[in-house]
Amino acid sequence: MHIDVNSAFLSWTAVDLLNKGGKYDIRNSYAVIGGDESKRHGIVLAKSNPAKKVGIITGEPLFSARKKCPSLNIYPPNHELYNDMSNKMFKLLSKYSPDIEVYSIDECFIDYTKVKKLYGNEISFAHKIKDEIKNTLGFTVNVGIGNNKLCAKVATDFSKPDKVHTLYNHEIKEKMHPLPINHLIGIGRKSSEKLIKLGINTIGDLSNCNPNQLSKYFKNQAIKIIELAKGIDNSEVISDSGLSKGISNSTTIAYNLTSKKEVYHVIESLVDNLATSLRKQKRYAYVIAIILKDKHFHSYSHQTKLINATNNTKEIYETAKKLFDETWDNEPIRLVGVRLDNLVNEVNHQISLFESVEHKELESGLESVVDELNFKYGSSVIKKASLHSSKREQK
DNA sequence: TCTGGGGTCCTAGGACCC
DNA sequence: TCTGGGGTCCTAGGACCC
Repeated sequence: MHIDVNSAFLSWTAVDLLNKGGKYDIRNSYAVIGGDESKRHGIVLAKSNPAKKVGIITGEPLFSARKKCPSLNIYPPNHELYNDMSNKMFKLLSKYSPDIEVYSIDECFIDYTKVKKLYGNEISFAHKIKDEIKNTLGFTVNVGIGNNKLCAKVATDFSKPDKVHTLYNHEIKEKMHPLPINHLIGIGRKSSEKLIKLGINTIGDLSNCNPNQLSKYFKNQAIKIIELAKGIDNSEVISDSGLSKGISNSTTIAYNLTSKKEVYHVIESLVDNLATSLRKQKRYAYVIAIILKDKHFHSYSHQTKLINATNNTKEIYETAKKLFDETWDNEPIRLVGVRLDNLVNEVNHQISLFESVEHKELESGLESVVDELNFKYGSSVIKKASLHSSKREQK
């Protein structure tokens, strides 16, 4: 069973506005959730059904969405609210099954086979939880049911909102094969274009392909995507998938950066966030990467693997700065990102000949005290002087 | 005032080892 | 009278998902 919130960010904002005494429901008007254009964050993050009907799509610039609908209402995102709504939904669902795989902020899978004895027929159960979410939390979801995760997820998208759909194995031919190729999970823009050029337009077309022929164009992926088209998927529902393999923090800056000093300031603040969250999870990173996007929208990255994993702000910052110096080609920069990868739960510190252990321990001790104070008294009682002054300069 | 941010997985090519 | 084969690890880039 796959559960997916209809237009999540927009629905959640709609509920919030109504709770605060708002008079009308933005789900029924030409509305989108969109970033701040003056900060160059101006894209559509979620759209209402009426907005969808005039051709507005997620990810497109607000500029172009407004051309399609001049009276469009744009609401800012509120990620704190979204996390809260998301948690409430997953908490509600956990009442029924501990085996929930959280797939994203607004989606999850439930292995219903494991609880079917308790709750009976899956279709009536799907209606029950769908309605319970609507009645207690105020937003609607779609529920898809299938013999595996792939089919359940494809079923969720059949028609929206507030619907339950099935895609059992015996329904694949009739319900899934006529769909255009890009409705298949795993076939994105690039692969659709390639397949359509080859005359493969529907999921059914792909399911009939000869893997040997297709491997000329898709290498090892050919077998995999033909299986998807046949509705074959053996992946398990994994509850508490828990810890991520890497974490990243990136930002598009309101204006292009042209000096090292400006970029260093951004890197410092990105690293500060990342290292704090790594320490909160008591984890350490082996790989540090810097990601840049220039004014032509060209992205590039540079990474390094450390001898010893770390969650020390200063060490990560110095490394990220060095990576930046090594890779920057002097083109004005639009986006700066830092990524920490190969995360581990503990470190076996290998002491190099030249470093002082005492100094390291002192430093990480200081950082945990700062983390604790920030946690106790609000997120930024204690900040680096450099971060503080950079904010003032901007004002 | 055109184009976000956070993830996962795969591939190609190079370095290195035996 | 020139240059194998198999394997691992690492990096950069890209496709895809939300």
